[in-house]
Amino acid sequence: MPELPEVETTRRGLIPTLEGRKIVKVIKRRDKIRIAIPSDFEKRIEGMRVKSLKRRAKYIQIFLDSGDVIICHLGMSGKFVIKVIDNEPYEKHDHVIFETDGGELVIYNDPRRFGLMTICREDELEQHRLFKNMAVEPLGNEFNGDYLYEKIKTRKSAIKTMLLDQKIVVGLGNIYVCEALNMAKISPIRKACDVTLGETESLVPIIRNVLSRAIEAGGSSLKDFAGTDGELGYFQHLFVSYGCEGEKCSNKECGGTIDRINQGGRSTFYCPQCQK
DNA sequence: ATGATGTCCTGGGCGC
DNA sequence: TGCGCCCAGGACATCA
Repeated sequence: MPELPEVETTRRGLIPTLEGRKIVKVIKRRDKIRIAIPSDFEKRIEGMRVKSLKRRAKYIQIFLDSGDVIICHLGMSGKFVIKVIDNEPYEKHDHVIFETDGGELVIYNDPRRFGLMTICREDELEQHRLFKNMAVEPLGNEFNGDYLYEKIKTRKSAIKTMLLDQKIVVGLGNIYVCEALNMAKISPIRKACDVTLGETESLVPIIRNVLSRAIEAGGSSLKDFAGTDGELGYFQHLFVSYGCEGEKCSNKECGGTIDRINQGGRSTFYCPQCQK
């Protein structure tokens, strides 16, 4: 569920606690989440200072002054919880804990364990297997109507499936793809090669817009979060199609009803009336 | 290369 | 009340 906006919100929420801080202790409560956490993970982090936090696709990258980068992915149920140090027992799915010299704990909690936590050298980051084949950022300048059209014009898969492909564009997941296609009035089951240049040119700004507005909403949720015992990773956000089966399509003068179908084992929500 | 399908994992919701 | 079943889905593996 955490897609680009949730990951970006999480990154921003972690900055006040981590940036400029020294990580004094790392506790690994299991050896693997989705993949193994390196055996030297704790040793490489303890005593190091956090230079900055960046995001690439749905990954958070924590840059250390040692030249290492911690790489985190929230999977679908991962979140960070910030707590002051106390003697409370850890929660059931607290997998990795970072203690800072500011007296705070940054806890990675992930019930379904689809997330990922690893570390690599900063100068090897771009060539890391997780990042080297990754497509452009949806909010970056390279992502435009021409680019998307060129990427999909020969592809026979459904446009929805293509937008979920991180080699086409990164950061999108099931929710925001449904939202963007509904607003663009493009059917999720259309073959990607049948989508016209004109349509990709209108779709791209819609994708940017839906992501930007979600990041903004996440920013608002961070204000409420500050100083509380809250969790980073999710925030309340209203969707116009996702999860809205049976409800009226929100496109002006449409009058259709949101339907739910299955594509590749995933739910798709769309309006058969206006999404053609 | 592409596309279709299976896999990982747990909690929550449902039917009986 | 409790049991079994199915679903949620990001990214990757594996197959044709």
